[in-house]
Amino acid sequence: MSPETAPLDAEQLAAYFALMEVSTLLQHAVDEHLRADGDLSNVQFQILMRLSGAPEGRLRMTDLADGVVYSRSGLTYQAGLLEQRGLITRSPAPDDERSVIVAVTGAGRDLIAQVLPGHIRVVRRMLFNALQPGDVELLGGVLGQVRDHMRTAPPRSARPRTRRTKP
Amino acid sequence: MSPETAPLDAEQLAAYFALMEVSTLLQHAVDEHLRADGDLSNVQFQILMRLSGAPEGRLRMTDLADGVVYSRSGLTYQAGLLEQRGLITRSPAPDDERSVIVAVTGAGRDLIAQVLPGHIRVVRRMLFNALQPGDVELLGGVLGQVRDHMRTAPPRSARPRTRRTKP
DNA sequence: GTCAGTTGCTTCGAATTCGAAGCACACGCC
DNA sequence: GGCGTGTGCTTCGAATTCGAAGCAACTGAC
Repeated sequence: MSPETAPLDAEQLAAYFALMEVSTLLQHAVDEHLRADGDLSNVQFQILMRLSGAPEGRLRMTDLADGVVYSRSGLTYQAGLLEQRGLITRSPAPDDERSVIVAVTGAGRDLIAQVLPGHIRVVRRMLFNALQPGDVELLGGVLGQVRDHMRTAPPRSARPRTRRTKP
Repeated sequence: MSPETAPLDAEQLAAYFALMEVSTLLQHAVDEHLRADGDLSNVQFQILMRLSGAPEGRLRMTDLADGVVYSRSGLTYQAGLLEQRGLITRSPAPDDERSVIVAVTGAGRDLIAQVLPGHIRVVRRMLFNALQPGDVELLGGVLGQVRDHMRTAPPRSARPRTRRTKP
């Protein structure tokens, strides 16, 4: 049996399962609150947050999609919903006619400000209340490394397509 | 500002975001491989894994749904698919006429055995290759605590319903 | 220039997901 | 027993999700 496919030991399995379980439970709790508090889905919230944190509050569609780890077509759909509600705007990029620049509006920022306290409350209750002091830095450090490692792989937008050479 | 809604500090935010980002990226990578390797979705894989690990390879629908953190109706749908493919069986519980007992079949166990090596390879590459020795126990320990904390909250199946008192 | 291949986004169709509503059984309390 | 409430699962309808295919603009090689 190659070391690549050797079964994970008990510690590894436990860590892997705990990670997936925790994230799923947290996501559901957060989802529910966002829905009740500001009629936002988790993805919509993440989109607004990413935009809020970006310089000028604007990003290209593809970069946004890679950022929130979402399919491009899915992002088009969500962006459409958010635009209808006046929380973001879409406009063509000046330098590349194909690109679309997404930007948060004032209403978008207001909505974030409105739902953020409740969001934080949920995260605190679910996640941080279970952590000992010091665990936070630890968890953040380790997971940060993992994220950086994962992000070195090419993002979803860089998947090859167009195999039209065989008609 | 109450301490409940005080903004999360930088360490906390970093840890929270890293957690969600890592789990999403990992889930997508795993999903893709399971689909290619055994035509299974992530949920279907988890269902089969839970059943494989359960005594006698059987569980009640509700317990299974709570275990994999999934809606009941969603589980009914997925169970239907898995049953069609002969990977599980559904049968009424002997002691409670309402309950349905789900059980893995031999084919189900075979399929798990077939996709597990590839699954492990992905998890190892994405997650464990980025961890220093010792980080695994650490991560598992902390996340295990968090999971136990989250699991003390009532599961999805225990949500109140039936508000028929106001016709 | 121009032509083939690439990249950015949207449209499209199919599959999945969820909560609410529905159905049937179980369990109490009288 | 009989009735009201609770529980276990499925059905139903609506919303979301994804990849493939499509369209338009860009890029590089020649």
